[in-house]
Amino acid sequence: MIEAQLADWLGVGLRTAAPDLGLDPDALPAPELTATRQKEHGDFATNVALALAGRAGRPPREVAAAIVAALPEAPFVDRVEIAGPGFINLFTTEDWLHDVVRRILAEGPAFGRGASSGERVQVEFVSANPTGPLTIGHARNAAIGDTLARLLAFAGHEVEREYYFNDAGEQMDRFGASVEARYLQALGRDAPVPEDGYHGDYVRTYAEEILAAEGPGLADLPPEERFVRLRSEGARRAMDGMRATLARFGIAFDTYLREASLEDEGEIAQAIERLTAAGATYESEGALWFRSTVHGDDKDRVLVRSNGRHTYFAADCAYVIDKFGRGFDHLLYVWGADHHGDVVRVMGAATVLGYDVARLELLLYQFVTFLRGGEPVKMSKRAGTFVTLDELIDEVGADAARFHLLLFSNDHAMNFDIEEVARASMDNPVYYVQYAHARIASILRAAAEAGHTPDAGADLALLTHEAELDLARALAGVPGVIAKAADLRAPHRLTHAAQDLAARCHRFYTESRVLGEDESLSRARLALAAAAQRTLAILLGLVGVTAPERMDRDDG
RNA sequence: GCCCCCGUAGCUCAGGGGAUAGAGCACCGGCCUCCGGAGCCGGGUGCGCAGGUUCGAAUCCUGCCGGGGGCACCA
Repeated sequence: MIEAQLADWLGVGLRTAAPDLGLDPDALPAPELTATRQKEHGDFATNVALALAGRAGRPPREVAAAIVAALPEAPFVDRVEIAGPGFINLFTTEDWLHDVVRRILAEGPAFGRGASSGERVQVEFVSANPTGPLTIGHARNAAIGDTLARLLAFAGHEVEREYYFNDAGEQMDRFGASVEARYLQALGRDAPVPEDGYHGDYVRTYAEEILAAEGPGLADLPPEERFVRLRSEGARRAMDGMRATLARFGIAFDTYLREASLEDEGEIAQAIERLTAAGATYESEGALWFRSTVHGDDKDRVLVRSNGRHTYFAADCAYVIDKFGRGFDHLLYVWGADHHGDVVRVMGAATVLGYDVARLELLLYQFVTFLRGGEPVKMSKRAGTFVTLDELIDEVGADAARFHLLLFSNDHAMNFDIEEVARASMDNPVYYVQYAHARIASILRAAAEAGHTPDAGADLALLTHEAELDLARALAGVPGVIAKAADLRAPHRLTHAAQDLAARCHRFYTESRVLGEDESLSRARLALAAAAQRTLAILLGLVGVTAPERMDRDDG
């Protein structure tokens, strides 16, 4: 990228000037380059002189002057100015923008993609228990997790998406008992759903499906066997349903890990042993505790309850071992803010277990309040009053839902008004972005009919209109934006960048007619238009939103 | 009480140490002989308060105020 080239170039000047400035040439920072906000400040600026003035014991502008005087000739740089308190401003020629357009046409979907890092990264997300359909309560997790996975893969990592589900705890028992009751009811027997069970209609549906598939025979199994069997048949159906919903949401997991398998493999017992061997546990009140207070927790946490069952936390510990045991270099968990209290103890356990906690990343996001016409949507999964993710997709569409969910920083609690997002109108940013893509697609179709295809050999120097240069500059900035979004785990930067780019596309469309009488100019603009369209498609792809060739136009 | 997140324009939010803090919505006014008007252009005295660090703070630190969430031998 141009910034890196210019930074290297400035580095040369800096090293050359260093001795005169009394600076050690081997202990210099790499100059940081930023795109400027104001035109008078050139295209890029660096603050190295300001940063080094203190060390050099000279006024920043003097330091800047020394660096500038030592700069070699450079391509792309038209003029260098020292400005303000000591910024070095670079005015570039447009050749590099032409290079960017050509590169996009050549690289297509790979534009901005990072070189392979060889790092194996696991992103674990959603991980809802299989006690029923996914609800809108899982939507933000799904959108963030999947887009982070896409971002990390784009950045060059080898990414695996994992879904962890707890199929062994007490919630599952309540669910199992509910399925069992509904199954027996379907056979005409009197079997009430437990008070603390799951009362949603979907449990009845699972029971009916089980009855249809397995027949009535399960009812007469020994009680314990019957319960276990119906619990697992129910869980399987819930899991299948979740998988189908996730597919509609554009998400496919590579692996599904059952908590029960950790237990079966003895990994939970092993984890407890390892923690105990490290002296990090003790017994009290009939339970086994982990000394999480050592790691900053406000109290110690139970691993094995006095009834002999392990806690979810114990399974978490085993899960950490399991994940690292599979050779991942980096583990990313996507957790709702309600889990923030768990972070300290899981990190603490990982430390005790001897893992590098820098490779263990527990990413939190704040909650979503779902509204309908301004009124909060109240939900209870156990009572069966909730909005499923499927219903959300039916009502607003997967594209609008994902885009909206990724509009805000992870750290920001957000609202999601279902009615508002469902409106396919001008105040819905996802359509604004998709429309920009479709509009360019329309130009490309018209051009193709006339026998023209986007061509990197066009004379791009003919792109002189401000709307064209502005668009090209935005395209050039996209790889940096994507890299930053990946680094900061900030998927919302993608939706913002997409909106920004779309705005420039629309302006370009309005102010700079692509198909015209001047053939050379048309070719140049067509190349730019195609480059913009492909870049938009990359951003939309990372967000998991489709990039349409056309849009229905009757409901705006 | 302890922990986490947030407080920026009328509203919803960007902005991860730099120069004159941005976008969408809403509101007002303009733009269609032409590639899709779900569009474009113009209209803006806002960083909760108080200290601190820094050449420079919306950004980092401390305290306070206000809002949201979490503090199980549930998951």
